[in-house]
Amino acid sequence: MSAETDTRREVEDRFIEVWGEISALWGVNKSVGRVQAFLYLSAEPQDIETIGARLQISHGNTSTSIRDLMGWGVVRRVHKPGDRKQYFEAEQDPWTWFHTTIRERRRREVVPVMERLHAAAGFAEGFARAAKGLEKKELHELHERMGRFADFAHEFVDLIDAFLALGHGRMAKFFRGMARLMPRGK
Amino acid sequence: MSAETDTRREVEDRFIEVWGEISALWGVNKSVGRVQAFLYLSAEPQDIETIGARLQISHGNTSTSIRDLMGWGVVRRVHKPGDRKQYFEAEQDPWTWFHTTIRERRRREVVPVMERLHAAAGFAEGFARAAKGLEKKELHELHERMGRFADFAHEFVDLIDAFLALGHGRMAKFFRGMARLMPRGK
DNA sequence: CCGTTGCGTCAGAATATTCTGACGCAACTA
DNA sequence: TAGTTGCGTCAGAATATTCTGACGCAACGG
Repeated sequence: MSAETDTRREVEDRFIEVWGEISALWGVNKSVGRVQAFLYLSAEPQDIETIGARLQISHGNTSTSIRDLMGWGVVRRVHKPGDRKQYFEAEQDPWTWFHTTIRERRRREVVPVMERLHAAAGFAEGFARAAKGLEKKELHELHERMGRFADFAHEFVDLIDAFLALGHGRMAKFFRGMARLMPRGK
Repeated sequence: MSAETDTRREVEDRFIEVWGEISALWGVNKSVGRVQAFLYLSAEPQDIETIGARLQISHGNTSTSIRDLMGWGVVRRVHKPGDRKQYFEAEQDPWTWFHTTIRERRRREVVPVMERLHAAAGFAEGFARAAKGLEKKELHELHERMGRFADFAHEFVDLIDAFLALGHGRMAKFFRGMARLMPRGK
């Protein structure tokens, strides 16, 4: 193995490990993140055995991680004609990947949560109306706080939707301009 | 205990549990999220014993969760004159809380990760320059991919900075307008 | 000073998550 | 048809995270 191949491996490893750690930080399994990183760095689609051998993880773990990544829509299956093996490739544009991930998290996490918050707030409102005296005041305050949070959640979803609706090109340009005009948050 | 008090408890519980689950989803400990939610809903600052009793968690867990929340800057210690107990209150404005959290995650997670990515990309670049022939081509491609990702990471930080620099009021207004003009991401 | 209360810390227990490897089926080949 | 390869699945093992409760110190009161 040449010095250059060793170097390539070392550089890849750094990227893969960093990406694995970020993934864990954001609630995504570390192996899943490492598989995605490796596929991102690979010029060619890779098969499960190669991926597992490269990342030192079991065949089962590799297979499950790939399934997750396809569920998130950031990894695709590739068939090579005359080859029974399955090959996988990662989305190559980071912004596209990010966009897809946000859309999926919106669908899976944000929307269901908002529905539950609204249900609870509505529940509180109903009782606040019905209650009397001191307890009415308490329930009213509770309802007010929950309503404030529900408003925030609603605006938050609008923010996500705006991000999803704008192409990342325009979005990035807009933000880059903004960031230059404003003092940085330290 | 009156029917209204029971109701209040049930409404609070729903909110607290939802918030605990979101927290876990975003890499924040569930107990930490529940404590924050309870403090957010409480009109008055609360002491550790009360919090633990309400959420059915141990004194140690409560204390540690409070420490975390203060580290994130979203919970404050409150002294009551003539009382040796410590009371705690949560940030009451959700946007302020969100802003603070983003700033902190930027500092703790995003910036260190970017530094490591840049280091790895620079490393790759150096070797790409030095290598010859076929291996030079491979290292060059690797460097190109890593550079593409580093660019994305840089724009991502700009996006965060723009968010932090704009007051949430203007930001929300801008996005609300945007969301109305654009088709929704489903 | 001695007893009490408040609470931060942390070792070890409890729990949750992740990972491995064996199983089984499908697709192919001899 | 028997043998081989590829790979999805999932029970149980391995690992990581979270939680509890005991300890210790500080602040106070009698």
